[in-house]
Amino acid sequence: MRYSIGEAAEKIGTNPSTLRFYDKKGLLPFVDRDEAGRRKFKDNDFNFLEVIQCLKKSGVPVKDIAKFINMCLQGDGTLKKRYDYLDNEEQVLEKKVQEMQARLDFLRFKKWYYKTSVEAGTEAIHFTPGTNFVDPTTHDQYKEKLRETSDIHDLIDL
Amino acid sequence: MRYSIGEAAEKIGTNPSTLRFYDKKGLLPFVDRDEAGRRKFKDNDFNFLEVIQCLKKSGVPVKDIAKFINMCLQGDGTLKKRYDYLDNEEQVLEKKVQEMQARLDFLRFKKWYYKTSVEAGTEAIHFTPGTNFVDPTTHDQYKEKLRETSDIHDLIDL
DNA sequence: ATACGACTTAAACAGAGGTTTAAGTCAAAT
DNA sequence: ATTTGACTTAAACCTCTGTTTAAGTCGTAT
Repeated sequence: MRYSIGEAAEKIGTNPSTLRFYDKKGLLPFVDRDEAGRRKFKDNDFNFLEVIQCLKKSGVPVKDIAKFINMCLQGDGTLKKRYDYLDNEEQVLEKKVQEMQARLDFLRFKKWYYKTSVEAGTEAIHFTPGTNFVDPTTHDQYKEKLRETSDIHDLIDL
Repeated sequence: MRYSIGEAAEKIGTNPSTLRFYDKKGLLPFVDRDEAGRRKFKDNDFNFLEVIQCLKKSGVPVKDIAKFINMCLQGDGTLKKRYDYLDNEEQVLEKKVQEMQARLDFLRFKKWYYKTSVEAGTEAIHFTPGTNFVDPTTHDQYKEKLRETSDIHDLIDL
């Protein structure tokens, strides 16, 4: 099967302009053209597009993706380099997931802060008495509550 | 304690220009000034900065963070809105973590693809015989291997 | 008193990642 | 035969998120 740029774009959930932009940036050197110069995507090309979208959504800059794609077109001599590249990318992504989890934990602490404030009718329950500033021990208080609680949603959901 | 913009920036691991940029965009309306017009950060301000950095790293646009910060300065009337905002942000982040996990799974499949290719000395082991195109059943073959394996690293690490 | 370093602003600049526009080509349907 | 819709390119444009620059102010150390 051969697909036009419009069909290819729809198949992967993007638009033709984006594919042309990627092509210009060197991400699609494997795409064939017909007699009139129009891009014709073949089934195998979607394996590349899948990798491109994975890397792009993982935060890899277009330039760096181009380097990987070009390694792919250089044959078996670059197999180890391609493996190492993906191995490194795996580590980067694992770290990002961990950072996301830490952010989620912080967001949940803030949910607890606002849940308890809503229940009290005022944020002042978390202030150092006589001020409008948050008691510095608030986060520790939350951690203590969290230790005592089996289901975090009992603690943070309204 | 009162901190200059330079001290505040260092404390949170950014630089003064970024803090001025955030201020201009309405993220730091709570920061005081001294007699000479210089920003003076107080301890309580770092609670806001922590939230700002969390949301920013979670992918929330500066404009939207400004809206949240301004809700914070409008007093107890916006407590429920602030809770709902964070609750929604929690869901968004949870989804992003799941998407990251799916990407990690895909990256590991590709590691397996290259590990086996490196071991074979050629990518051709994954091609449909007589072509340079990847066998469409390759991903399914990997999933089957994965089912048979207790430790994924046996499968994908060189 | 003067020089230094850190601050102030507004405005220009930069880079990433597209999107839109203008001008044109082509194949198929009317 | 001409119109329609999808394609082509180069170039302009856009948004977001800062960073850099220029011109100036201020407090402190020498």
